[in-house]
Amino acid sequence: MGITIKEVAREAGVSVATVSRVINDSGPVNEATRRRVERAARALRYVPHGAARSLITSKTITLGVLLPDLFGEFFSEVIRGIDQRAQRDGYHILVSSSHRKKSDIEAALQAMSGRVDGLLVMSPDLSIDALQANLPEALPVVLLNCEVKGMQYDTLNIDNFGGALAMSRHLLALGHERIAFVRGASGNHDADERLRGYRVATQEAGMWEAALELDGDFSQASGHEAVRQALAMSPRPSALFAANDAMAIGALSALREAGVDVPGEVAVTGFDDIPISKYLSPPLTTVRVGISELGAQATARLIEAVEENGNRTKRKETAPTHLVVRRSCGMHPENSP
Amino acid sequence: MGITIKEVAREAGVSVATVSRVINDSGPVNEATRRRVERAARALRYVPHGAARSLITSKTITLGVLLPDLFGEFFSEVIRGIDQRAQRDGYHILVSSSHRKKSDIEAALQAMSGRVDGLLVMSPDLSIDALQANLPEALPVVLLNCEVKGMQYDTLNIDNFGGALAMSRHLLALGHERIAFVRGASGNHDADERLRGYRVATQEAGMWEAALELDGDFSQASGHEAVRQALAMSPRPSALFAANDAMAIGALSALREAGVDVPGEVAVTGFDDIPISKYLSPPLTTVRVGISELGAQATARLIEAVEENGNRTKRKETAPTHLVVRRSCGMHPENSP
DNA sequence: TGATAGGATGTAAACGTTTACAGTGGCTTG
DNA sequence: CAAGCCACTGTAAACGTTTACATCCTATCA
Repeated sequence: MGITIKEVAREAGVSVATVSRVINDSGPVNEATRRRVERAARALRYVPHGAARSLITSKTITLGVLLPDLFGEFFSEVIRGIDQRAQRDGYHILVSSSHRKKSDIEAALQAMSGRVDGLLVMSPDLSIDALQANLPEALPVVLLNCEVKGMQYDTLNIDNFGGALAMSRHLLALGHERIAFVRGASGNHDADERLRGYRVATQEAGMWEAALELDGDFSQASGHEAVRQALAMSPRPSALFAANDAMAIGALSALREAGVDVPGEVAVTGFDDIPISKYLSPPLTTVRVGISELGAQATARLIEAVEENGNRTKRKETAPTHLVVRRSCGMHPENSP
Repeated sequence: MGITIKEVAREAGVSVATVSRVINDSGPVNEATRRRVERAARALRYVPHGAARSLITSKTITLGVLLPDLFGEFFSEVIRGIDQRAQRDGYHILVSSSHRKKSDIEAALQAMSGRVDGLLVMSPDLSIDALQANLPEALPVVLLNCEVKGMQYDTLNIDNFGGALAMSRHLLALGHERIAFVRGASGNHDADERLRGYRVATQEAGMWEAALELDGDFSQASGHEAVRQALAMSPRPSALFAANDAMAIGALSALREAGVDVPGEVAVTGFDDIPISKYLSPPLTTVRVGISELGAQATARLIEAVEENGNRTKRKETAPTHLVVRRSCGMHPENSP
């Protein structure tokens, strides 16, 4: 349908090889000829046919991104980071989101196969067995925020454990003795690690108690519900650490409905530091995760893997998190470390 | 690098044509042969080479999605809608986001050209002149939430005007006489239309006043700032309508800091109905926009345009919005229409 | 029995590039 | 002046598919 290199060649009075050399700036070409070709290409609005190019070079300059069924800001941020980094190096991104079931993932994998030079997989819910089976083994892969088994894949994780540990210790340092924890979605890697951080810190201090762990699934609604349970306990917990900000927001709303003062009667903290956290009342103490940086870093790794096709050694990396202290924990931010 | 159709053919003891017929289920093939081919393909883990396919069929089964520099939930939601709809029909999506400048768009357009069967463009900030110049004129395009000029493109817009009109009238009906409005980002189509709805409603009621329009840019921070100005006015407005929820959240936080009761002293409303709105305190009265449905609908239109390649007549459509009444406007939700 | 139809399969051209290789011609060098 | 080099350009093969066309075979029908 479109203009082909042949027509440009004819228009410019040269061979297709020369046009190709001009377009890709490969091989020597006389200055006058180059200008003639460029003019012809522009006049005809020539755009190289991507598929034909890919066929011969066996490069697609496209990165596949496989995402779970992600809601809210997290999704946007991670994509932003990925896309910006990819654009910088001239890569496109082919995204496929909303995968819950194993069969979904397999289908998506199949479909992407052959259309991408590398794959970025984020799937905190699923194990990666499904990958093994459905992937051309030559395809570079970077795992983002997945549970890792061996050293067969490059992986990048958030320091969920460290962040939860720091937050729990922070609350303990403030003198809280009964700290309730609202768990994230079950089977989710992030959720598990955050829980682990909470447990280690509270057990260390001798303050752990099974009843203080409440169910949640990362949704605002589940945070709301968890508060109902927490308020029914006696003695009532003096602090509530939600495994993400969305649940902390739900908790805050439930506490207000119940007429419980935050942080006066109960301290509340979250995890993620989504942009609104700062504007809640009281502003939420939480753990900051550089989400878009995470995406960008993973992408950088993937591009690296794609370009130096040699057998790089796989690496596991962890992106740092840090505590951001606002009012909801009861501490005056100015006193924050 | 991978397994080709030839190797499958050899393995199965047939010609490549037969393998192709089996893979695509085109043309007749004996049942026994079919099974032999399928077995061979599975054994070799054969995956057709996408580029080669595209080259010959001149279809990429990929849709390009061009997005502005979008933050927050809006982005996620629209992508979710697009991706789910695209997956349903077997299309991939190639996304390119974070475009502010005209040159960015042009570059992205060039890059996508030839790699997609159709293009979904969302760019409320920019005019579409840039499109005209850089697009293969044969490429189907659907404009999402863009300012429209003629009838040369299919377009899909949110009923920003209607929503803002309804919200303004709602506040007027509650007896508010001084309703401040926090504008969205300047030059943004959505922002303009929402402002227009506010103006028409207030002027209709004889309550419009230039000073009641406050600057904003859709960010929480700008909502926060707008409140400072609103509180300095005298008489003070009794209601504040922010052009989106993020600004309403910023406003809520500033009002609380200033010790102003919502909705007792000032009613606050937003626009978008992002998921957290329900969990704010007080829960936010806002205008609901089916964001992911919007994305899905636009995608459906694009696929339609791609598949029946004939010269369809372009359509302009508007997605409805509706008022969702919660506590922040002072009206008890149960009384809502 | 011979003609005919049509199911099953194979052959080879085409899609639009890139690139190895083979020329050209002009210039330098011995 | 021959030889060699270099900058420039063209020719044609290759990439992995799909598909029009040709071929073969078997079954049906007059």
